[in-house]
Amino acid sequence: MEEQEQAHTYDAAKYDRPSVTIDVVIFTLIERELHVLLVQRKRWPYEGFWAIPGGFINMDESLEQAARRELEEETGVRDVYLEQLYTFGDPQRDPRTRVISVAYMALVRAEAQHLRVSDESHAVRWFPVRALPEALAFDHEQVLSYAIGRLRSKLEYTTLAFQLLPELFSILELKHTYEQILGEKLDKGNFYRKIKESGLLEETTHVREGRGRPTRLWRFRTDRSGDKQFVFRWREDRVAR
Amino acid sequence: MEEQEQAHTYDAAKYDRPSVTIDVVIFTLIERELHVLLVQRKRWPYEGFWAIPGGFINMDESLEQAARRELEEETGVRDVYLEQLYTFGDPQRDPRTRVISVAYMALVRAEAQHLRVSDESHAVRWFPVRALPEALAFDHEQVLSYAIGRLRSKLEYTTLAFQLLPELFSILELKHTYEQILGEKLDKGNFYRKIKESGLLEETTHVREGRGRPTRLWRFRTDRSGDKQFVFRWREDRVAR
DNA sequence: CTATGATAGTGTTAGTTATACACTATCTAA
DNA sequence: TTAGATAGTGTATAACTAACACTATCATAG
Repeated sequence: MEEQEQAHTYDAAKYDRPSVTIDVVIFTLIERELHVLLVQRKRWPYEGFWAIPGGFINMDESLEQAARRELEEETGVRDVYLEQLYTFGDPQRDPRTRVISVAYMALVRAEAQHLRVSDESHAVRWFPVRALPEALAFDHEQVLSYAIGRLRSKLEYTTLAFQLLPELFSILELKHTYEQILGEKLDKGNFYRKIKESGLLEETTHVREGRGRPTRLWRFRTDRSGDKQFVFRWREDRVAR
Repeated sequence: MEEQEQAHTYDAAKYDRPSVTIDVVIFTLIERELHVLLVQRKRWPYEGFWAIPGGFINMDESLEQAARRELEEETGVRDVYLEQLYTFGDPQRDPRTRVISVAYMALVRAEAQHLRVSDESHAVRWFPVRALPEALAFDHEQVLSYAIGRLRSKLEYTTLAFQLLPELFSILELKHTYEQILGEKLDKGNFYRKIKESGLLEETTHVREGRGRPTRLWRFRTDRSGDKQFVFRWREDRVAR
């Protein structure tokens, strides 16, 4: 709370203030595999290390606005799923000064990807979450594993997976996405049954041809207000947040 | 991320920095009812309004250390359950200056309560969550409802409820605690069955006499490493976080 | 000393959901 | 025409949920 101050005599300089940054863990699916966006640092500290994209917050923007700004600066995408994760504030996490970082997670569709290398970094790249760089800058390994954990746990009781898929997809593609993120195989028959019973999907007339039997394509229903919108569970296990 | 700076030429004054505070939503059970601790503000802004206890973060302490410090300053308790909730950072949330607040939730046992009125506030009081003040300071209504939502949802798949109970308790007391927080009645028989099957409780030889049949007292098992420690579910419904 | 009310605790059953796995369907390409 | 590949359906059993009836043990009133 904010009650250490005298009325009308508040002096902003009275207390030391930490720097506040926003880091955005950006996930996408590339060739059916879960990837995360990292940038390679150009300067001290952690020069040359890969890091989660982010930056300082402006004084006139909300945390979410800052996260959306960062996201757009790095990938050019807007209107994507964004969620606050956790705030990391260990006094030693940045060697320059006290930096408190509010971490966000974003899910973007594979389609819209126009990566931009900012002048603060050497490179920007998508990394498969199963093959990440050995060491990341700052405490970003911790941030990233927190994000992956959250993604997994929310996948089990929300419709988050749809945020990663294109507008039209097959049921087995959806199943594959779940398997990718959960890291385990799901039963085909049970998946079909559950997803159909959920009423979350809308059948389309489109099909996609492949090597075997062509597959029917579906769309995620965004209309339906209440029912089951966010309850689509696969397992009982759950992790603490 | 923190990469806008030149190596070794980092100038802390280069960017405006927001103030960062920690607010701690402290829950307890008093006479079997869920209560939350609020303090009454002495100064502008929101003079006279009730607020969630909190304060500015020191430059050399972690977020959690700051939360524990606040908690101890208000209630004198240590070693309690503490969890980071969410970070609130709307630019307009405090009329004095830009203030970003990291909210924590603490669960304390009814026993240890030595409230201290700090010189920043008129009063400190436990409020039943079913009878809160009409309006709270800042965006604290939002913070509080977030905390209650989190408490509810975690109750369903963790052993959080035990943090609110004394060391020895009866199974029906535990059931009552669940009912209090979830806001719904649970079936006695099913509760007995589930809680016993969970293996979370340890029977003691103690009983408590009352008006009817005396009740056996149980203890929460802290030993058991893995199994079911944090899976004790009551309902299927779940809310997004 | 017995009945009544109050609280504690157990048992049972029907309906639902999960799990595993076998089966059928429709396409391409040899 | 058949084999391989992928898509999609059906079903039996086990496990779990939800509702509720039942039994147990105390205090106290008559």
